[in-house]
Amino acid sequence: MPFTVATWNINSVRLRLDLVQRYLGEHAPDVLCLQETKCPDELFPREAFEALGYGHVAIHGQKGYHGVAVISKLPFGDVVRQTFCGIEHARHLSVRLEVNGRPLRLHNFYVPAGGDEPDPAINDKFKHKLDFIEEMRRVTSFAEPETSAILVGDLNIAPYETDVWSHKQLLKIVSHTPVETEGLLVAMQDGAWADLIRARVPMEEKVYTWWSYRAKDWLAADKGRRLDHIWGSGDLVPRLLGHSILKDARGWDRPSDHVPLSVTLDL
DNA sequence: ATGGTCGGCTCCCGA
Repeated sequence: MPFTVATWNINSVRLRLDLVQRYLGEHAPDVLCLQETKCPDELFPREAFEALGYGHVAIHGQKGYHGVAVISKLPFGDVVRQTFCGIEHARHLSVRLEVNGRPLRLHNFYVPAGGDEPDPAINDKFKHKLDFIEEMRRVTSFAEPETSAILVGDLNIAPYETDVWSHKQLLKIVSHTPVETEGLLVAMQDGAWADLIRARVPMEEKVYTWWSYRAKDWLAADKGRRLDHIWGSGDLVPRLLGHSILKDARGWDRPSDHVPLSVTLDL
């Protein structure tokens, strides 16, 4: 049975509720993970998703900043909201669900962006980002026995050369510096995660999920980066049926600067 | 050429 999990940095779930509704209506993933909801839990538009058949919603929000949510057609349990680096930011949420009898742990992450200056000695936000991905190494795909695992989210790092529009021009730009890309790949290796999008897209092919608001013509310039990711435990790789990166959504009215992406698995 | 544009209990900060 095909199971589709999607992830989208929505940059305010209340402002862009119509876009989320459109995405769910047109693409109907089984589970959608949101980041940057920027919404206190008591104001989260839960009912709007329930009305669309997404009766199971978990949120980890805070006022004004960050915030993650899991919106699901399928029931889930064992909701965990982890904090990282001892900092009380709403950047993680995980749930346990069962798809056709197969237990599945799903992690939803919003990794700190890291500011502009890629030097942890002078930029606390960059230090926080490096510490955060260091701590992510302990989030593994094999943590629970007999349980498959998926990790999605805005990881704010484009690890490979073909994950950015210009590798050379971005080497000193936060999101593509070697200390970040190497750190993220170590976290992926330590957790025995497989990059499910790169399992579908040849490494030679450029893939982006984010285009800056600042470009005057984002589509013509096409200076994107692959900041959003879907990782899975190794057992899921042979079960991959398809993937989608909805670049069109960047051109929707009042868009997020990130687009939704998903994988479909045969579970 | 070091800009530019978003969103949020907004006149700055984080992205």
